[in-house]
Amino acid sequence: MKLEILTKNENQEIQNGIISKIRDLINYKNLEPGDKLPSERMLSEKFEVSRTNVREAIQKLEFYGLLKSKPQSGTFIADIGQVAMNGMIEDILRLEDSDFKSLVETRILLELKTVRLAAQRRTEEDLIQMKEALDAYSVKVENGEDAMQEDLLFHLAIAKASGNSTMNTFMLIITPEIITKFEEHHVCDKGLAFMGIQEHQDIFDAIKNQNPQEAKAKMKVHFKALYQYCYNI
Amino acid sequence: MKLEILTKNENQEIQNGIISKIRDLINYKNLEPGDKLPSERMLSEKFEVSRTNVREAIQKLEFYGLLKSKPQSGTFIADIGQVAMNGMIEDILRLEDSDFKSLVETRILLELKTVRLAAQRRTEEDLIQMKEALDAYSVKVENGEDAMQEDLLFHLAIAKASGNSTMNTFMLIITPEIITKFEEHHVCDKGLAFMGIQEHQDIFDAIKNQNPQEAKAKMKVHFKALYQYCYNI
DNA sequence: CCAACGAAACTGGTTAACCAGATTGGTTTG
DNA sequence: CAAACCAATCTGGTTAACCAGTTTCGTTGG
Repeated sequence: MKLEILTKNENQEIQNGIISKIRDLINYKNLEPGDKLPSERMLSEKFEVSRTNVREAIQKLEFYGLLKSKPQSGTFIADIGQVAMNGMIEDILRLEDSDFKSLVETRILLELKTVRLAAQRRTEEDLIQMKEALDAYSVKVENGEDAMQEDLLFHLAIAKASGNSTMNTFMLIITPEIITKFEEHHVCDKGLAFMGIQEHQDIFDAIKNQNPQEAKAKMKVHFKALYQYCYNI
Repeated sequence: MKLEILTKNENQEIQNGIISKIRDLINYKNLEPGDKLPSERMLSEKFEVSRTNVREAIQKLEFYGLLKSKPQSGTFIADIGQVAMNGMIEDILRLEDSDFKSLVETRILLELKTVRLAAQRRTEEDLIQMKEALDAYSVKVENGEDAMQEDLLFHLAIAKASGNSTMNTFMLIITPEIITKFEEHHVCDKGLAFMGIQEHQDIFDAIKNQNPQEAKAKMKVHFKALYQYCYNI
């Protein structure tokens, strides 16, 4: 068999190709929710790709909740209906990578909500963890060191305290991208860092006092510079 | 070698075990951003697990942006710093599955934003696609059929029109879960579906007229029943 | 004639062998 | 002595063979 080394991009393209072929198969064979997909071996033969590629494509669709693999049994179509299946696959195929503006916009949206929820729902344990992150940030800044990591860990602690597992997951997904993009764009600034200590403290106090409005207001202040930067790209 | 069939849950546990061992290794060996991780073979031997398990764990950390694999070269630690790395891995290990309330809460938050952005940024092409989804929904409802899929596809069309790729992705992630959970909880209701036609039309008109405030207000109306349901679980 | 049984085929998951590009360290050459 | 080179080695990626439940369907016994 001919062998080639593919770049990540090319690999993604053939994966998307498999996904669209799976969609066509579902439509053509009129497979309904709960039905079994042809076996991985059969698909790899029919599509003329390796079984590994088929497995990766299936795993991607499984991640989005469209398929469900059962060991020693088969891969099954989720109970979301044919129309939704087609629409979702279409969207997944057209999905593009997140740009910086989208990331920041989403982060601000999420955090203005998580901070309110945290003020309502935080436990004593949450407070302890936020305080730890807060102190770690202060120490770094006062030593004149870069504290972006500690900064974001404080924000992640808030997300955890929000008690909303979905938003917590989403914050985890975007945080590393935010960090790397920040470093690329040189968003961090020593002067802002010192202001950040007080701003973090204000947010923490509002959460501790279980005051959602105050917490959101203080977070808005904290995001002011970032907000303007985001909309001036 | 001894072989056992593991449930998905057990499999996830050993994967989390590998992830925490990788974290320990990074700390113990004092690996810094950009450094190369030991090879997959070495890790599988040291941790006494299969190389496949190691690869899966690495892929998971790669999904969260903490590692980066380069073909024929090695796996490298992302440029996010040791502190952030530790905190993130800790959070990922403790991450729990999304509950229904979190999902709905997040959906409402996202959609109240995407609908505003869509009103600001929608293109003519976006309008056409939203109109298609809208009509498909109306037809189904007027025929007395279940139209939850068409309902959600209309909302996904709005997310696409928002021009924010991150929020679009997040909507795609939660939608299938929402559908299945809705069916479990029997949230859908024929009476509400007829009201939904007008509500969808109102949202569409506001987006078409590029009126963000109106769009958000109409979306809030549309979510009213869902909102109450969510907070009464 | 039908239900109960069982072996063979089929399933997704797992393992081990293999591929070719990247890396490395010692040798050679200017 | 330094730079260029080359082969041995190491890397993540890929393939094929294997594992053990699950399913299927023909057979058998009542």
